[in-house]
Amino acid sequence: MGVLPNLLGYNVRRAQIALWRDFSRTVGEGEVRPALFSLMILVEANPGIAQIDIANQLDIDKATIVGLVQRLQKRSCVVCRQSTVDRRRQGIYLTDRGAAELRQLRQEMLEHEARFTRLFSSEELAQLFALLRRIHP
Amino acid sequence: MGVLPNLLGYNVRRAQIALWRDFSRTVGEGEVRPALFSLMILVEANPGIAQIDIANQLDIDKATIVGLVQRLQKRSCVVCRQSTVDRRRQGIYLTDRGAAELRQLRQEMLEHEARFTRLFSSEELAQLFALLRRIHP
DNA sequence: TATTGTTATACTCTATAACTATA
DNA sequence: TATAGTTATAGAGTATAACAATA
Repeated sequence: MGVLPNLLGYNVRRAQIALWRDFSRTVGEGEVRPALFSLMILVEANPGIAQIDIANQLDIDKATIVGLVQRLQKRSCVVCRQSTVDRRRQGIYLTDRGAAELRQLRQEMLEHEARFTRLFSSEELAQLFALLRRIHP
Repeated sequence: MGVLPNLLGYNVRRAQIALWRDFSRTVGEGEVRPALFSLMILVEANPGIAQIDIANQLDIDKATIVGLVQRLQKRSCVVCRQSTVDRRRQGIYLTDRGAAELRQLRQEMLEHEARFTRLFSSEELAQLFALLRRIHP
């Protein structure tokens, strides 16, 4: 088949597609994908976080965040409240419904994770994490 | 920042985005991305390969291949010739121009790869490959 | 009946550029 | 001037469903 299997980028991409597929088919009834899930996790852990902070933490452009937040607003999972100290900022908060949904999502996500992490010993997993983090410092 | 950095899926996704960005900015003047590149590599290594075989090797749906092949046809990088033994099949071949373009692309891709592989010792790299392959068997 | 290629359609995620309101 | 959010637009890559031609 050639050189492809010996390329780092190819192997990471294939792994990512495999994970994405399993996630899509098992988490959130196919309506929530990794990016949206990450955003919910972030909002839960940082109530009132602003879009710009999300963009920086996830290392993606702030314009990309807008659409994700709007999708969560439409699902009534988050609300935005303008900051009183800096009116440019809008704090994002999980709603009760969002929190409930996230509980379910987290459960499904953990089962999804487990289907892959159980392929590794804990030493191997720690090693894999360390190596991947060197790629996205 | 919470639980995200301890998730396998999150780390693979972040690594993939980092690799994708570097690839986009350094290979093929931003006009060729990993999927198209993979397809060219596959066609070069298997002259006359059919779309269905590409789909199987890359583990993506055959409908997805159509658009990629058409883009390469428009760039005059590949040609399709109907098989004489099974007229449903269309063998895909790299043109001279495609081969020349691929030589340039491969050089840029190797430099791109090197920017990441040099973050690891050869043992670490072998380990990383082995671990990633367990995720996409 | 099954397979190959195709079309149509839709979705996620990302990006850039330019704008508004605010600081 | 700089920052936060937004809008508009674009593009890659994936998927499903249905179809024609061929086997």
